[in-house]
Amino acid sequence: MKNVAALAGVGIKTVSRVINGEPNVSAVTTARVRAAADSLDFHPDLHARNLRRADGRSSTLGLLVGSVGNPFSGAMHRAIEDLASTRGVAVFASSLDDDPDREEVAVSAFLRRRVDGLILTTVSKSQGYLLPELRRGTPLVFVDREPAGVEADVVVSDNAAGAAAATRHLLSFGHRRIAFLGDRTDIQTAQERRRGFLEELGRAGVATADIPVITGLHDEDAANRALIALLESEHPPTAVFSSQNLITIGAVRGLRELGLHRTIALVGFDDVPLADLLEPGITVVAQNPSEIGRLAAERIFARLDGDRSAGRTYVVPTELITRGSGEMRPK
Amino acid sequence: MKNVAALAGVGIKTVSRVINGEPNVSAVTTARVRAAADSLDFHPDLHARNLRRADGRSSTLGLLVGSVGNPFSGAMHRAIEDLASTRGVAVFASSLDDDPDREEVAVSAFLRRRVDGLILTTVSKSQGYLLPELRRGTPLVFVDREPAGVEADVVVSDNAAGAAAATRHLLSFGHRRIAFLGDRTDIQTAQERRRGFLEELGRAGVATADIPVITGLHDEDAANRALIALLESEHPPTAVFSSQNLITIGAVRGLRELGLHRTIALVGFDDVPLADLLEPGITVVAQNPSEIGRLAAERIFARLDGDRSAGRTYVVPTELITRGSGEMRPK
DNA sequence: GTGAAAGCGCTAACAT
DNA sequence: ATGTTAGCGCTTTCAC
Repeated sequence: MKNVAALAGVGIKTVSRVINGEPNVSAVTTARVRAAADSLDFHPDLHARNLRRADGRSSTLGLLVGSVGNPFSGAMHRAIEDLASTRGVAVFASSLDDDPDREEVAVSAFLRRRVDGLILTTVSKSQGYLLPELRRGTPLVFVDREPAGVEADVVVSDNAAGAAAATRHLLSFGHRRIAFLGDRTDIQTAQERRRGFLEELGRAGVATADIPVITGLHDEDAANRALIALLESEHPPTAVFSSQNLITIGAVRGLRELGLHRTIALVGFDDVPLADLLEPGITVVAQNPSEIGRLAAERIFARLDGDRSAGRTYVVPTELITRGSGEMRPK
Repeated sequence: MKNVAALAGVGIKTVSRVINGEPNVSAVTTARVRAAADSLDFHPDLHARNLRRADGRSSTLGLLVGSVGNPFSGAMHRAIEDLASTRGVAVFASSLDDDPDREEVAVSAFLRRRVDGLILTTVSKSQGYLLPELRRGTPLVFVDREPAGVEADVVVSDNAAGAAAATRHLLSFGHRRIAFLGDRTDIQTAQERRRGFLEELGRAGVATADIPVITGLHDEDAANRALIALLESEHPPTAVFSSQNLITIGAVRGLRELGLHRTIALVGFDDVPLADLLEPGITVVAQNPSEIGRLAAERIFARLDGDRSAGRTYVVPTELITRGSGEMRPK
């Protein structure tokens, strides 16, 4: 900027005014400064600006997700970026792989970069470590998983209700022995889905005592093996509710391997790519990651714009999409 | 930092030393400073540090992709993050949607934030606008698409060779009338794939004059309609090479709609999720987005570490994965 | 309409 | 082993 000022033959403050579109600069000076800036290929340093500025905003957001490589995170990320970019805000993203240590490291990395807000899929047991930052006024939105011990905005899918809807769907086709394939129980959304499943069975008057509820499945392979073991057991289920993406895919593979994909009903939680092209198509309770991302970003910006209301939980509805696998009656 | 110094009863430089792990601070002082920093929940400001530091590194990378929501970009992004995080470097990502205007805006946004390097899937006609920045020493790596008019590192898939392999595969099953379904011809990778396809036909002595080569398809729907029109024409092809992800999916839908998915052979470029669970499974030439991302990040860091060698093009091999759809003979 | 000086949070270079 | 001063690139404040 000093160089631009020198080249244009004006004071440094005048360059600042032109770059920031402030008033009180004559048209000729503006043109001279513009020309000088262009010829030097000048890009103003946003960090230096941020250092001195009254509001201290870095025009930067931090996003913490399971993995930037997974489609759910990607869709959320995209929705956040779309809103952020209209405000000239850039988005940092970091993958946690369900590792609480990585969460703390990543949060700290973002705070050192003075992000204006943080959107996170938390994986820690407790989020108390974020309290000082919250008090400092950094907007914080939890997505996909609810925090413990922190009052903040939260955006989640309707996990229990979605799971209940899936269960009701299977019940309506006459199934009574429905297996539940679940993720690790320390994951909060996994608990909610299990709760929704069991409560719906309760409402329907199905004794849950001999219902196979398997948890702790965290990848395709584990789900695949668990389902196969179940189907080869004494009392195999007539239907399966797979409560997560990868579990659903593992379950589909399991059913294929045993040639039971047209016999055993399956409903999954969370949509799966190309699910409609399989035979049968996979019936799922779809989440809406774009809407979750959009809402989260909206909350961040509302807070930055001065909203001081108490933290709220926003529940994004899920949608049952029937494609065939969930509409088979018990043999 | 001033506050920490005051609380610990030491000079500000001593705090700086402790925070940065510099030597020549006594154990007791270190402990006092640490305690003060913790109690104030102090996070050093990386931007302020960057402003003064000799190397002027922001520990930040900019990534420009088609969309952070698509799986190819996601996998690349993840690989880049994995390497970057080992160096404490955070990654900004931005989606371009094949819009050159967005490219310039996004690049400028990242330069203003003084990223240490830029990894980009360029969509502009010419990348000359990046020359000043290159000369300034900012490492630049082009991924997935080769630039024009800029000498820099480039990491791409083996587009022509992959397309040739797919074509050879179909030829080996006796197909002679193979349709080509291609993306917009202004996209460089699309051109390469078409070239590989046609050259392989040439090598096999197949007259390309009456081979249906359709380009300008950019989404599922367009591909779907184009293929259906082709199959209902006078001389339908016996096999199809779909040269991109979405085109492949559109083509599969088209074949299904006409009930020809077990009759017309299909090989796609770029892998498709769950392709192995379809019936028949979709044979593809798979790219390796993780490896592309890893290599790109590696090049950036090599440059930052002082590598001054001339820009090179790195070609990441593709892999033919046979799953059924490509192994059908002509009726 | 314009510019000079001070200061944002930190580190480099030099004291002590 | 520790502290002081200047200055990174910008904005704020205030003077012209």
